[in-house]
Amino acid sequence: MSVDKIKAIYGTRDILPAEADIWRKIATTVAKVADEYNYSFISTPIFEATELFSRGIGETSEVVTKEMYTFKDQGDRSLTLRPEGTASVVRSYIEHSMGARQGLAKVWYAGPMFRQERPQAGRFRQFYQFGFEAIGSLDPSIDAEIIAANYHIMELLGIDDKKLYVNSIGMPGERKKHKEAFSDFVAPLIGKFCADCRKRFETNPLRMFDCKQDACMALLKDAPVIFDYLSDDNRKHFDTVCDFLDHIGISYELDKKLVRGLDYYTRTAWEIKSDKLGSQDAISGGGRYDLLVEQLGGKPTPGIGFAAGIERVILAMPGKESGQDRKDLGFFVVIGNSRYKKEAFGLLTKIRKLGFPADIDYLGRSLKAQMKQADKSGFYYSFIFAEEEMTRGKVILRNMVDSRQFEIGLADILKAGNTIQLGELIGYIQ
RNA sequence: GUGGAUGUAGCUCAGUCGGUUAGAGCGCUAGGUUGUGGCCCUGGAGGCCGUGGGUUCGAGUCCCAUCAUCCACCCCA
Repeated sequence: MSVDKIKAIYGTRDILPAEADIWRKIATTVAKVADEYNYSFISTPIFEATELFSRGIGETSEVVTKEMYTFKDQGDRSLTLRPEGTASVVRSYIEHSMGARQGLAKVWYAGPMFRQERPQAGRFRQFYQFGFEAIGSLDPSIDAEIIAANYHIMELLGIDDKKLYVNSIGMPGERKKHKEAFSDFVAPLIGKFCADCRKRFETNPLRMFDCKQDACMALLKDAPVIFDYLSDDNRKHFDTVCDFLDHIGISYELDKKLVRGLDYYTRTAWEIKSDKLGSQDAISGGGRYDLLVEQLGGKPTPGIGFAAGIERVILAMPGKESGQDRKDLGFFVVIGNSRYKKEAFGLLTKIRKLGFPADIDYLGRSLKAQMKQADKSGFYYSFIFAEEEMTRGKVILRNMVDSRQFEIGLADILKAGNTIQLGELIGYIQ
């Protein structure tokens, strides 16, 4: 009887054991940098009231209008799988009065996000992000700190072709003035733009800067940019951020045409890009959101943060195929005759209790097959329960890298009380 | 939502002008060479040829539909 196979949903994927090393490396690197910069881990639910995102990200943004996974629960409430992390963190910040408790809240998170987009290279419907948020300070040096953390992580992950672009997109008042000037500039030329740009002109004119058509870019070459409409204070804020970045040796490029997709961003904005990704070249992006806390019902509080797409980071990382024959310190227990299974199992457990990785065959395979398995397990040693040696109460300890082996008393190993004693027993074969 | 490409073993792919038992390499597995892995040799398992329909004496191969995947656009990490 044949039954239809159930497959993973369009745009979702399994992260298989073969990828485990790289995911673990990213997780430990992010956690390490978070420690160094003193950001604490926070985890929020992956679904929230729909209103959190519509109000936070912006009713008109593309993400909210057509990409959210929204559903009703049994109480007829509208819920949404989170499309990004910042809104949830800010909600949590307000709900738990983090501002009153500690003044400045510095947190980081990691987990799956959901957007109903058409999948392609570096884009999925369920994808993973990690992000940092600092809520409560308008000091330009916190901008520099969080950009530095973002950059530092990419550096540790070996992304050598990364490029950091920074800009300031000002506050709503400045944006309004700029938008008028921009519209005055574009209006007489509008017929010459591509269809998409003409549509953007109606909905979100600034996004015209993101157009990939050379013709449109040429037309916009001398168009007014927000950067030139910044107030003195915001201009000074941005200059100070740049000054601090210079001082700590982080290289960046000012991109006055950089705009961000989510509506809550204000003032400082940045992206990190890699050439390895093809069309979806942004691996990380962030900015200030100085009005978001207030918009979500908290006291007026400035905030800043970034998020990075883990799948995209992986695409940008070097040497994904390598690292096959690395041996971990660990033991594979080989059984030469099934009558020793019980003793072998006891030794296995002992090794594990001493803190070493160890494994054994569970498929009843031949000695030769077990040796093969021991080889592929990546462990440094194998213990072999061989006939002749066992009659003398000895097992063979074999170094799987240089093939040297010697006998060792089973009772001696079982007596070892800690890793040091075990280490001494096996020490001279290393 | 729009456009283009591709679906054959666990993976990467052959498969002639439509022709009868569907192939390779890798991987998996049993064994040989040494009571003991890697190199080498021999055997074995594993395929609704994405799915449904059509043309034909005959379809993995041609046509249509459908589903899925990939790439690009929109948008974003």
